[in-house]
Amino acid sequence: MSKKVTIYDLATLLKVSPATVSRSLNNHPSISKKTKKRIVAAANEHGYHTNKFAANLRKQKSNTIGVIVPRLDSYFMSTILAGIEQIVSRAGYNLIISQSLEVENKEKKNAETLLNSGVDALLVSLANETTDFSHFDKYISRKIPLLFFDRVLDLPNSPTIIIDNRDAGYDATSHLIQQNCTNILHICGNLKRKVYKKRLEGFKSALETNGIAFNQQHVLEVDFDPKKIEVAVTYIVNSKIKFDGIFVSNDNYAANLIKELQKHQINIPKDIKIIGFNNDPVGEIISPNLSTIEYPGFKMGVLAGESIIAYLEGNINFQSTNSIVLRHELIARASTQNT
Amino acid sequence: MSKKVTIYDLATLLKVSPATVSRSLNNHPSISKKTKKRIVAAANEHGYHTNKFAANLRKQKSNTIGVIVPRLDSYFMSTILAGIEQIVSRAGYNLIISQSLEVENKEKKNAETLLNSGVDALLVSLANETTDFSHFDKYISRKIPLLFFDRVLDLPNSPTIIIDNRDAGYDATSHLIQQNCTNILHICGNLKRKVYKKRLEGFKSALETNGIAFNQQHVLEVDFDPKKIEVAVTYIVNSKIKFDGIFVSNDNYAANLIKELQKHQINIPKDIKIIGFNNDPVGEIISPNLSTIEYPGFKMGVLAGESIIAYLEGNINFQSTNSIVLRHELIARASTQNT
DNA sequence: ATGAAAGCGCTAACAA
DNA sequence: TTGTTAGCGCTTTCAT
Repeated sequence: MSKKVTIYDLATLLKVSPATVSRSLNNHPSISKKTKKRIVAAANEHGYHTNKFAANLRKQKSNTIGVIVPRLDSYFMSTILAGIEQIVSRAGYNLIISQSLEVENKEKKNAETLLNSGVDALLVSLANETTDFSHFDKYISRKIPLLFFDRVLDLPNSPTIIIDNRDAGYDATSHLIQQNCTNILHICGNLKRKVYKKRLEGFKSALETNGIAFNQQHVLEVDFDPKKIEVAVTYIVNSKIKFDGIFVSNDNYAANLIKELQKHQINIPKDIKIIGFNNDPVGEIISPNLSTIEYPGFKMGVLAGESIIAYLEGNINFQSTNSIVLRHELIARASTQNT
Repeated sequence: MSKKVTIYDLATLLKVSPATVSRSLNNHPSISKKTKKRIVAAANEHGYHTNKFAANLRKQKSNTIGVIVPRLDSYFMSTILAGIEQIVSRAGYNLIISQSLEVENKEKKNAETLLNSGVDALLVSLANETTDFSHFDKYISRKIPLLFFDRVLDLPNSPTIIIDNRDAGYDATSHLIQQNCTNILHICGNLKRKVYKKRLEGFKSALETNGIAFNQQHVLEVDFDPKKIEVAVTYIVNSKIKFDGIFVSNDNYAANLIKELQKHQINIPKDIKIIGFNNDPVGEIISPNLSTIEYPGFKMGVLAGESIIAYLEGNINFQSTNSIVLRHELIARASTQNT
């Protein structure tokens, strides 16, 4: 890249020193308005662009923030990313985005690549698979700030942005119970991840509060791939328990489940009431409309962006703000309505 | 960043020259296996990481590819991005992703930022708003390859990856006509973009082929924001024409439209048949299932990634491959079924 | 308010 | 096969 025009060219041209050019371009206080104006004008005129490599090499920082997410192609994730992107780009940072595809090794490789790319900070939502976290060690030892969102890891000095998943799981389950469900199934994601584990805890706790017995048959762990919806359908249809309520930890999967159950002549919500999670737009498309827990993805992204920028600009430190918990909200729609 | 450990440290340590270290680390052929192994081992042991700024500054290339998309949070876009990311990361490139939010100025700013970041190539899907394209001039003059996908711009030496939108529009419309629709409305996106313009052409052409008169009342231009679905509903309900078929250039909008029309006691497909565009998963969630045109987003992303990598690695040149047209496909579902 | 000069860490031409 | 050396373009300390 870079078809020339350096500060030296400008310097020669205007008969000043490269230092003056550099200072002018960076709005250094100790430069006269006049020369500054002259130089900036010339820079524009000649299509000067600062060479970030040189600047970064010199300054030892990149103005770039790395992001690792499990996958790009989910509504929830892309909403978060949209939030992050909006904030950091406004602050003059670039985003390097990579996806782990839920695979631990890919996550490790991405972390390494981003480290080499000299990111100033790393934002992560963990892959389901990941059980070893040593790929973050180098970030810590080099004091590159880490921030986790949604699928988080508790690390000293690495803030997390989450919702209270236990509470949300409790709310979702309680709602089903209030709607007179007594045989409730919880379909959850990979329990290696705290999001799902916490929601399961909330699920159990709500059952307990209401004096409903729990056993392993009330939980089904899946990977939320809609293509494998049959796993859930088979489980439900063949179970000895006649489920009358299902709490699915993912709206999209829940919507697909409703579709499939309907094909099996099961009426939603009459036979089985279903509540999802995330408030994906699909919930308002499906018939019946899906009850869910609102999970503010965009806001989470904005917050993640704001936190990391604030840190990088030295406005906050991460010792104090260690965890931001966003408010969730139950949204009751037709899929859990009493008939 | 970068808590030290440079090739000089390694060089001193192993009593070789920095050049030897560099060559070893880059797998240069003219280095003995033995020293190479020694050096690589030491590098690992001491947690060496190449400083990309220095390398890039020296090599004048960044191993980074920039992407500008209208928005991150649509199923179609995130699918494309997932495809691009998969390919380029496999080839050792980073992706810098930014969104224009459909705003021309934001697109210009992004293009500039990415240029400054020294991207080796730029992949773009245009904002609806954009009418002036001068922000790409510098890329052209600096010979940084540009590639457009989906919402494309015809520029010499900048390949485009698209589907045959005219043909697809023709197919969608013909399908409605075959299903006995005669008063057909086309809801299209911003006609500044060729995607929508071509589909409209296809629409008109299909009408003409079938001897159906066309006038401006048969077209409604919207921005496909589901929150503004009322615009379309009002238009349809109040129109003097009693529409019996609608071709919507966006599945998500179509799904929302179906929902709203149903609230107005309009039966889909009995009263009005509807076909969408893109084959978004929402089409299989909505009742009735939405007929659509399959638009292979992931494949488009993969192809975009492959093309740009092939170019950067010198395996192809862009004079010859100027446009890749992907195959689209009509998917007939319940929303256009005869009753 | 401005200039001179050193050097960030790496690669590659040239030499040995 | 390995070493020497000269920058890549920028920022910044120290001088002026």
